[in-house]
Amino acid sequence: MSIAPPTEQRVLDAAQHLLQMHGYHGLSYAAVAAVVGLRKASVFHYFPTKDALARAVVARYQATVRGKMALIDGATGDPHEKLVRYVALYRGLLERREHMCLCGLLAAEALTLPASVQTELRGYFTEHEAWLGEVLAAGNAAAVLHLDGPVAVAAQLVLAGVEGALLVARAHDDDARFTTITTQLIAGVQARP
Amino acid sequence: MSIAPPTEQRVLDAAQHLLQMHGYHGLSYAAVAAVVGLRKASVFHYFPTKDALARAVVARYQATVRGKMALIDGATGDPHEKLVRYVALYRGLLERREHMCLCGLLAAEALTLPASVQTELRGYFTEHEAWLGEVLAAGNAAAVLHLDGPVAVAAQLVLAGVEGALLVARAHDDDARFTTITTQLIAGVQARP
DNA sequence: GTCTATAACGAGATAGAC
DNA sequence: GTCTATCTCGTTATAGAC
Repeated sequence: MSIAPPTEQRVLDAAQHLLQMHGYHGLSYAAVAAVVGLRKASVFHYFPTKDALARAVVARYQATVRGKMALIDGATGDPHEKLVRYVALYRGLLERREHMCLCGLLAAEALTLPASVQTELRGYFTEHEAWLGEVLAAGNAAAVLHLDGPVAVAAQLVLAGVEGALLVARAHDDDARFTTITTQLIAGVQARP
Repeated sequence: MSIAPPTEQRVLDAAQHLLQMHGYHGLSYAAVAAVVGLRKASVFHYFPTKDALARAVVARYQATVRGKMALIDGATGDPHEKLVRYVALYRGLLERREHMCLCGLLAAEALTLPASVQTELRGYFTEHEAWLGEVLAAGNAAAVLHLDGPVAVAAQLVLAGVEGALLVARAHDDDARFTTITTQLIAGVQARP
């Protein structure tokens, strides 16, 4: 089932990994070319500007994560279980040594990112807050979860907690911290007996 | 304790602001020199390498915040009030248009930062987790706050929540989001009647 | 302390051969 | 599609005059 990905996909793979390690300002055509095994000019053939390259990486990343959230929706109807699996999605990043959510890293640089990348980025956060909002609302209605305030605010807090946990885990270079923090985060919205 | 020359402080001011906007990779001697009103070579006279410049900025930032936390400790003994004032510290960043915690931004880039800057950075997070841990423990003991798990974990969650809130607020370019999220975050550790 | 000048290198981007 | 070669600019950093 696994076929060798076309060159464009390998370029995106390399660019994504470099973005997750170095950020937008640390990404370079030379580094991408070296990883893929091409010359700089060949990378320009696929993505004529750095903006376009970064935008394509973010768009593909968002689509991939969107697909995984759809899988979660299909796999379980339990809101609490959905939250657990959502967090596991990000823990997968750590296990694959990617060490950070691409969009979390780019958010830190947001103010100096090309406008097109900023827009792409904002879409990611908006979409995730919406999905989390639906999950939390369903959990609250079914009394599986317990929210202290508005659904939208709780959703924003969960997203901020997950991205913040990735951030401090990276600062300490300690993956376990992410699991510790997010476990507590989910416990905070669980229904209390 | 020595008094640093005013020019050196102005260099640090410029470098800090640029770091908070662009991150480490986006900081340049040319930009610092332009802001301070010097030539590049003069900036090198104060900080001969970029590592040293960044390290000095982080060290001064940490010392400043440490001083503000000491003021909080002196101003009130109420743990809940301390948390509110701690969050207000970061909201001050937004109000001064600095838009992000210096160390939160650098944490995103942590894996590709010079080792000396990484060490400085780790100290910041460790110190803040310790301070938050003491506040939360005191609040729990006095029944002003309510923790669901270990104090250390709760402290890590609060720090991750605050830094994450700054991150998503920056992604949306919406300062109000920070206040919304952190208000909910503090409500989560408040004692329930 | 601040300056001019410059070295040495890497960045994004382009032209055109094959 | 991939290459070599090149352009222009910005980067960190150094040497030495004033």
